[in-house]
Amino acid sequence: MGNPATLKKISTQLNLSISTVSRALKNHPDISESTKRKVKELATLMDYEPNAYAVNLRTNKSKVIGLIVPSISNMFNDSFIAAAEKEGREKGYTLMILQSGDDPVQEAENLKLLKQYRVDGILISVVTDSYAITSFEKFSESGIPILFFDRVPSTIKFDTVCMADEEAATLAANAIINYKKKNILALFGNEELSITKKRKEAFQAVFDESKEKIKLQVAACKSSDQAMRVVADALLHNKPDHVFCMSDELLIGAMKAIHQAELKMPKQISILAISNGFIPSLYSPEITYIETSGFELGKLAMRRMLENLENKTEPKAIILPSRFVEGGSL
Amino acid sequence: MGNPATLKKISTQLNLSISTVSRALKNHPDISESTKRKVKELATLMDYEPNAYAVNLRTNKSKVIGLIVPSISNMFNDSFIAAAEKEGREKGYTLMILQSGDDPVQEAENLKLLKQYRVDGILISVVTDSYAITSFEKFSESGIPILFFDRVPSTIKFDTVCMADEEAATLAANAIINYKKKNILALFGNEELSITKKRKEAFQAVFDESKEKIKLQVAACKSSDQAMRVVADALLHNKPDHVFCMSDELLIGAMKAIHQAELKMPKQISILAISNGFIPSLYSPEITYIETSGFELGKLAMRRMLENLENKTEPKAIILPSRFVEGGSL
DNA sequence: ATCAACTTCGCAAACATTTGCGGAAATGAT
DNA sequence: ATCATTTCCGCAAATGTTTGCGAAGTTGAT
Repeated sequence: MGNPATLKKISTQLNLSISTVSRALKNHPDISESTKRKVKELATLMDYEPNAYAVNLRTNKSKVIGLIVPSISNMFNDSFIAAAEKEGREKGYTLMILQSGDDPVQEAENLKLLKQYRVDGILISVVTDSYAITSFEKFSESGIPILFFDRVPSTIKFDTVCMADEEAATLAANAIINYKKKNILALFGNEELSITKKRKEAFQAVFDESKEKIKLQVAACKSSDQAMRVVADALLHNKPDHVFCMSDELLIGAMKAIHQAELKMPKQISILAISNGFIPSLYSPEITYIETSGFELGKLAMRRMLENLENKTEPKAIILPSRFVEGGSL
Repeated sequence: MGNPATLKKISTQLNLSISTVSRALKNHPDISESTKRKVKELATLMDYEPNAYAVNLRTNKSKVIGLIVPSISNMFNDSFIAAAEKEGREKGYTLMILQSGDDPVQEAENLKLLKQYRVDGILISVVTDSYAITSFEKFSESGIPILFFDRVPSTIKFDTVCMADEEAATLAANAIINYKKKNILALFGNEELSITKKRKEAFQAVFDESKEKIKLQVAACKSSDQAMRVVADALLHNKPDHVFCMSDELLIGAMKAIHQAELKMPKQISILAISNGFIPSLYSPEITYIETSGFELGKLAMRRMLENLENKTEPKAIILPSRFVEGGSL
């Protein structure tokens, strides 16, 4: 007891060589059926499990994919992780998950660690998409493929998988116009993130091109609380008939203000959000939203990575289309 | 390029032996300062990172903790994971996370996989706490310590870390009585889980002992939707003045029904839940709750595991005390 | 009896690292 | 000059596994 079984222990007990035991367990044709049987029996009896470290050392493949996210506890990331884990597992890969906590230094350390573990590939959502990617370029020269997801640097040197940010915003804007909304309050997040810029520009572009006479007020909110205050204030003054939220965080704040004002959806005020769908389902009526599914993204990202592991291809930018999900708030 | 640097590559370039290089990088006193310098320079130049697999094979320590949860994408688990990752990382441990998807077979496979990777320890929340733990006992004989968290089997043979389920329920019941509620609807979850039983019994016990004349209606709900229907129905008929929810899931359903009935909190109806606090913060006023923090639990669990790794101690059952968090719904 | 062919298995190297031990060179003391 | 000590480094084994190659042993044909 204590130390786990090894090929050697099995081999000495059976008076066989290590190589024979190894081959027997792998159904190598060179080994006779009778010894295969004996070996396998003893192996299961001894609860033998191959030492992954020895295997990886020998084969130079770890069957582990590294995953770096700013934070695990975030509705988007966790569904991404869940999907990636599931997708990878089906092909025999496991996940090593690291948090960078919005700290570039920690992020760099994470990369080092994953390199030490000789992971076969890395999935990463960077802490900020504005800084230099030379460190990643240098890193990828070491032979470990990197795939960026969600928050991606703007370069074509790497595989990227992200949401159709512009498309989602355009979809949202068109829906709002179709529903004949005339006085709109649109909430956007941290303006330093490229995702915010993209969504905002696409959103506004639709209204700029529209012939309709529509009043559009755009607000940048850095937190849920700020969104609540902005909406509460707007409700008192310019009385919008529609509020658009580009993220769950903002939606939460907006809904608090709306509840406090005791407004009824969708009659007195209508809502549209960009979300993965969980938060919208908490309200009654449920919030209509443009879906950006972390789950789908995780599936796609892992799939792409595995594809690349099998036969290296050119870097590709994959964009996950978004779709309109009817709630009762619009 | 391509293959990562190794001790051998460094050693041949410098006309040194592998062992000297290895020692130089570790600041071994036997090595002169001048060669240390040379070695370190070349090492950083070549982006040398030790091969974790070779190290682990040699040292028989993996510095990896395995984590098995039914599902990652769940508000409780993800904060648990985040905390455990952080806590472990500070001591040089990383996490290998696996999902069992509420499937005992998958759970068994996960254990196998973690054994293959020779993880130093395993943190697990079992899919159901009612089945045999003999498999775990057998497994732990292989030398890998197991710690159960949240959903724990009832045995004293293992370390366990879980919420103070009875205490939380007792706390809740006493608070409700103190607030002079007289007609209470209490929602509990899946009755097959021991956590449900414990909470329910402790909750009811308080009312049984109470001298007050209180009407208590207890309902078992298997889903958020069912909770919504139960509450909606109760609101029409026995008109409770208070709703207690033992989980976030039930709270979500209850709140939908309450919103639809357009009741005001806490005047027309009051709410108390057991939660980690996220969902309660979404409403306005925020829901008062008894906190059961996944984050705290993760920290505790990982800390206990590392403690045990340093010097093996007797199995211990750790219980995380719960606390009352004032919202505005009671 | 000879040789070929096939079946079944073992030897040994390789993967990258750690570490006990021993050895050469340099220094110092006598 | 001799010996002891110190400084610095290399040899080699060990971790558990995979795999090319070769070597017995068996079988069958001639």
